[in-house]
Amino acid sequence: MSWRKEQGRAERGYHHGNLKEALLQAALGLIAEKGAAGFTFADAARMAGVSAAAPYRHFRDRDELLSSIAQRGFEQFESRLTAAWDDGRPDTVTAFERVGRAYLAFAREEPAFYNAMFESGLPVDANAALQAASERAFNVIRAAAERLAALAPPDTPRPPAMMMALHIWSMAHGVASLFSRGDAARRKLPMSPDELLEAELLIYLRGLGFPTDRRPQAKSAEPPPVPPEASSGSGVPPGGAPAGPWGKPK
Amino acid sequence: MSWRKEQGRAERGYHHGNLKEALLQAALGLIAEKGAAGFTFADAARMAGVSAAAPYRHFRDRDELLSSIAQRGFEQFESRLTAAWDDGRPDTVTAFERVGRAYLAFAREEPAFYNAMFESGLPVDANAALQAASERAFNVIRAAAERLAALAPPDTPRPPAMMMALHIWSMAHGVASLFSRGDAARRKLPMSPDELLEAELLIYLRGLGFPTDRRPQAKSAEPPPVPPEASSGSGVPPGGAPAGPWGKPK
DNA sequence: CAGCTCATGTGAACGACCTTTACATGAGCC
DNA sequence: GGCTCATGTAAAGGTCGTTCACATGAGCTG
Repeated sequence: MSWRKEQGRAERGYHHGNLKEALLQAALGLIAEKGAAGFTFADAARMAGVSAAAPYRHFRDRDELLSSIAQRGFEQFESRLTAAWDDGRPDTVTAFERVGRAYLAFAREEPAFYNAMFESGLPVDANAALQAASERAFNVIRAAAERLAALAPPDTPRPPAMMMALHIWSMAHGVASLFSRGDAARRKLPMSPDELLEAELLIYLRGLGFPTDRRPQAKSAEPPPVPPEASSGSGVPPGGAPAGPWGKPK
Repeated sequence: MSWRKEQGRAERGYHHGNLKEALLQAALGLIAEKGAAGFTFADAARMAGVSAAAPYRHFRDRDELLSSIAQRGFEQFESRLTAAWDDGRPDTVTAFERVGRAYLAFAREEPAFYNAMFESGLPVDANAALQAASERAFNVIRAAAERLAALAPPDTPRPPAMMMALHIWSMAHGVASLFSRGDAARRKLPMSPDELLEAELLIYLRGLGFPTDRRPQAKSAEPPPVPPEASSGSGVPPGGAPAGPWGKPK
């Protein structure tokens, strides 16, 4: 944190110097504790050591602060998804699952952001910048789905990538929202949310005809046209009866 | 609505006669309009024509009203899912998809209930009765999954029914929450939420080895052990390359 | 029917919050 | 030094949630 001046403790003149950022941080902490609903503008001001009216110099109202946080959240979300995707290395399916886990990890590790982004009830189109950030994040999933779709068994009608992306998103959000966060995490499960999502994804991908036995290839750069992954043929998991993505303890 | 006495309009003595129910109805309407977050205890009282303190005679606090609504919601939810499942008629897969659509329909047609149940942020275990109602509703999905699991291709390891149920739940909730309700419905999609979920479910089921071409049987009562559905063999969609559950315009 | 009792509703009050308005301060610039 | 404007403050109005003392009247008891 680089404050403009030394900002040790109580010594701080009439002007704060970094209120906007301080408010965002304070709000983030509060939301993480008590949820977007419980977070209060006045509390954030108090935590930043200013009067209750001060925040209005930086945000039109409470909602604007919230949507700023949501926007920032989508940006971080995008970058984490992008990192997880790693341009499809080492192979598309593996990378795809990594994206799924990254989704859950984000929901778990950044509850405040996730809350602001998806559970605060603020309209998706509240803010153009917010909507754009949200779309950029989704586009990571979408681009990954695009690559995956291109690998679909060739003698099969290609699944629309957009649809796949929406499916993946809904699975990840469903698991995160129902089982992986805050109060919802208290639902007792026979398996962890990560395992649950991983199995769900694998079954789904198998339903599309993708081989999901992992590591079908070693290190090839996977050229766009008809990469090795898709070469297993009939759109059917190899080996007749597939071994389920469940059961066999990892 | 059956009031105890004629309750035409302004004529109403010191005692309301049906406040508890009136408050629940008012809250339901308010939540449908403005979300659980926006709903206010005072508003409900006003709408029922009583003072702001009156509700406290019937609900410990605002949260208790909310959880009453959520509980009632789970009960209606359960009954709608049960009706949709219709004990697996005419065939398990068809009935299963009908449950999925019923899930979405409930989310769409009863936004207030759905909001209170899943998006109000009230802890799942706030109330024992609430938790029980929630579990009863989930058990409908679970029981259906149980039946479905029993139909899994015999030469395949059976998927755990519990896991399937959780998967289905997460898909349905994910789609409902992201695309099918309130503000979220404003996200533009290439297809309707219902179609999206239906395709997702079909792909998932196919991933488990279920034949998803529909109407594999006509009217048989489908005896528990190894019903006709499961007889198609190898856990692979018949016909080599499967026709996708997308595309072909319905 | 008189009278009692207790569930149910009222009004006033408290503290917290959101938000606006008029005013104060001081940082940066001429 | 003096101006100006962004940034902060204090005060005030409106709404909420919640509590408390008090009012009302429905239904029982005799």
